[in-house]
Amino acid sequence: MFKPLDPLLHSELRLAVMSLLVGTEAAEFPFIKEQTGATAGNLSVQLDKLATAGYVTVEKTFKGKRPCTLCRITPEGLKAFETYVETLREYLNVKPGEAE
Amino acid sequence: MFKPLDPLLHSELRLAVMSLLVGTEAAEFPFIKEQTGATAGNLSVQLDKLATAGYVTVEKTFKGKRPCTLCRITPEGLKAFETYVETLREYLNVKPGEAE
DNA sequence: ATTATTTGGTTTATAAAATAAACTACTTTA
DNA sequence: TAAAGTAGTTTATTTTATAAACCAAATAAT
Repeated sequence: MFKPLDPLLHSELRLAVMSLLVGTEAAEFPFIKEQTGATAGNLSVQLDKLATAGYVTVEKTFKGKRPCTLCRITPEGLKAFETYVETLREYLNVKPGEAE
Repeated sequence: MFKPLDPLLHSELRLAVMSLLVGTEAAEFPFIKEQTGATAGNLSVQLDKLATAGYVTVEKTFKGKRPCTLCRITPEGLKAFETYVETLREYLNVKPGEAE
């Protein structure tokens, strides 16, 4: 009845990050930090988890002389996000006769 | 941009429990256990958290000679669930022009 | 020019949460 | 009456999230 929810996505910060990336193609670390309100440390850790899972890519480039960390969602990440959303809908919609 | 998600509801098992209770008025412990696939220990702990938060009531009765634990969602629990769902939709729907 | 200060993070330590394993109490069945 | 099942709780372990401390380079101030 209740399919498991991808634990990698069922996390407030990681979900917010993915949500941002779904909408923006590529985003810089400080932008994500600002939009999510996360601390840099936490964001760094969670981005790492998403990257390890192959859900995002983290590209280290430079913007002039300053380092610039660019994050992008991958096709697998997008797929996982969509699956998560679909699974979640089943949790939120258990009542019979309440199809969307 | 990203409102905080009620941490009490942002948990796979607690969300499944609430989801069940939204639909069924009252449910017995073993029924919830079976439907969610949770272990009794985990379910006991999570039900306790929901009860402490006032999201559910846990009534200990008897069914013949056997103990029977009845769980119900409270009005506050229902409210919290609805708020959670609404907040979550904002996470899943960040892309502009993708209103429901 | 050398000393803050800011930017852009990572690493490590701590706190909280989820989960499972072990246990209790009582009942029914063999 | 002994074994097995039901209905859970308590406790211990693992995982996760979060924050605090740290590092390196660039810029701004004196």
